[in-house]
Amino acid sequence: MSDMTYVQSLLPRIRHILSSSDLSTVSAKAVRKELIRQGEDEKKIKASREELDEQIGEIYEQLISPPDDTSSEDIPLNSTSTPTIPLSSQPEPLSRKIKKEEPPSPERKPKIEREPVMASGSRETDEQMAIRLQREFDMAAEGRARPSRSTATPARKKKTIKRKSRVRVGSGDEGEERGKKRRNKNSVFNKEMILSDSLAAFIGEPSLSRPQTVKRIWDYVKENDLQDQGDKRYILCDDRLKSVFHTDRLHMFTMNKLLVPHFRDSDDIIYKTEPRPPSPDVKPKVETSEQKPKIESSQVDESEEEYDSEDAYLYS
DNA sequence: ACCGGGCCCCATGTTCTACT
DNA sequence: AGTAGAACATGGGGCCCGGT
Repeated sequence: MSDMTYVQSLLPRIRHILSSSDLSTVSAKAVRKELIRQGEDEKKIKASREELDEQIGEIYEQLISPPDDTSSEDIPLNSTSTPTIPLSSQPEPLSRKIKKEEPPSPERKPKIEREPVMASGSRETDEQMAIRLQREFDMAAEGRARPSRSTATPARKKKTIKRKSRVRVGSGDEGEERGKKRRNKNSVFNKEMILSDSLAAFIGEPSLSRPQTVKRIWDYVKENDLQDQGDKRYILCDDRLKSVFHTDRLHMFTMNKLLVPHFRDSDDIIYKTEPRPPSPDVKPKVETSEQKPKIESSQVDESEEEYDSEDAYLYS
């Protein structure tokens, strides 16, 4: 009982911590740590961990699920001072950690990049913060009508699901919501990389993000009609492309691979090339699953040949 | 009981093909 | 007709399991 009292006394601070944290990434553990950091007795915290986690979870859920869902209408992203968070939503991690039995949502939630937990910089009042966050959570919750997080399988996603990244599934708020958050996703993928001389010359810019580079290349391919008519997944390299890829023909899947040596992290001094050795561990799943099976019997020989030479280049 | 390590998944961007 | 999955890069976060 005394624990209850102790935990209860921490509720305001827990709420405050959660409010000032990124709910998409915060965890019960993080909250506990923060409490300790703020001077709470570590032993007491640990002693009442279970209760504490439970309370954290409750507050957390309160924050992410606004009382009235009538506002699920549609909040114009560009209106008001809506935060830059993607509607990602499903601030799930916390609840997961807190209640192990309670399975995660069927989908893994994207990580949202926001200000770091415990941003001690500009301080809003609790109230302001609560309002602001409430708005965010509102939006976040909007797209995810998750029935119940208490059902479902605790098991993490199976491998078989593989990547479901793009999922356009335009049918349903989920798909839409996903699309939005995807766009907002600003991860290392969009990080601008310094291009090698040859690639920079080809693109016309010294640095570009990986996806953008690929896009530019495809633009060029289309403009110049460089796709193999027999199999449009292949790109026929003209002189300019050859100067970059050093091959006459390449599969679109391998384009990224071939681009790797051309990308350099701004922090790095050396190109990240390191042509990867044909590691024996590497499972040939790619080749078997994708390239070969779908090839028409009449093309088999030729295609295999092409791929062979391609791989030869890759691993040379 | 708690902590830490390791594994797995997902994010973007592209196009095409196979399947439903 | 529409959708999912195929490769590929990197980094971070979540979860599970084992060790202390």
